[in-house]
Amino acid sequence: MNISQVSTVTGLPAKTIRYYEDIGLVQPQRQDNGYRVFAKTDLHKLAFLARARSLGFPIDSCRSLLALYNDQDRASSDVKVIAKNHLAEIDQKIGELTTMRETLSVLVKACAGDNRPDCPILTDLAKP
Amino acid sequence: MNISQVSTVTGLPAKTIRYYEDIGLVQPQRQDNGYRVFAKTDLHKLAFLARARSLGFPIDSCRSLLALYNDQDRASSDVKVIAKNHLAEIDQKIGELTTMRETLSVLVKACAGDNRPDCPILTDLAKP
DNA sequence: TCTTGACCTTCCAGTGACTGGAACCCCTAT
DNA sequence: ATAGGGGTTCCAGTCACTGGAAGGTCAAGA
Repeated sequence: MNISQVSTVTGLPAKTIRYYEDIGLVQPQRQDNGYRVFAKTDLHKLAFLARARSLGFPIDSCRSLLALYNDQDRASSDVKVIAKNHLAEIDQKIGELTTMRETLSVLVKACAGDNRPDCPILTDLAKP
Repeated sequence: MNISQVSTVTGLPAKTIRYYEDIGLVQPQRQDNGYRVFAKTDLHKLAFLARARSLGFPIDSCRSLLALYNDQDRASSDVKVIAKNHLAEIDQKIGELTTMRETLSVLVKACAGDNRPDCPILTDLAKP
């Protein structure tokens, strides 16, 4: 399978697939003309990566997860640790964003949004 | 005031302050020896930037907000537009993260986390 | 006077995960 | 022969810093 077909199947842009090869996540074979050929295992890996990335796992965690997936002797605890850490980071980010959101929505509500210069948003940002 | 003092006062790392000068957000004077000297207005700007950044505004928005702050003839609607757009992006991010969080927490709960290889997290990631 | 150490300066490279673009090769159909 | 739609590599840019190297400046102490 050529890269554009793989792109269609996995939903990953061709550029991203090449990048994943660059950083060693997949190792597709090559035809005589230099074109990449993707086997079923490559497709599986890429689909796995696409799903893991869509859950927000950083590339390095994806790499570890892929290794664990391919390791029949893995312990599920190793997987769980990675997922729990990621979950904690997501929670942290949600927390930060929620705090921002609260402050910001108060300010936006308080702002008249007309053509006068008075603005509680700016007042807040400039407050000492 | 020297950069390290400004850093202490504003909470911004000296590196960041230099970077802000680089990209034209502040223009501190220089002493004969080349050291930066920060006036009160610079301090205000930096404090403003620190606050705006802590609310997650991207640098470009901070630049616009700063310009509006210094413009006596501004319309508060211009400020509000920026803030509303940013709020929308925050909401979007929170939404994405919340979706991830839900999926992930279900998977984490379902994983035994022992030394057996069976793992619903991997099963999910690998599902076709 | 010399040295030490804490400042300050600039400049370059790296971060994460791609993305855009240029320049060029390959294959098929007209 | 050529046009188009694939493919390839490589370089640069994104965002907002951050780390580190190499070197200048200044005040205090021996």
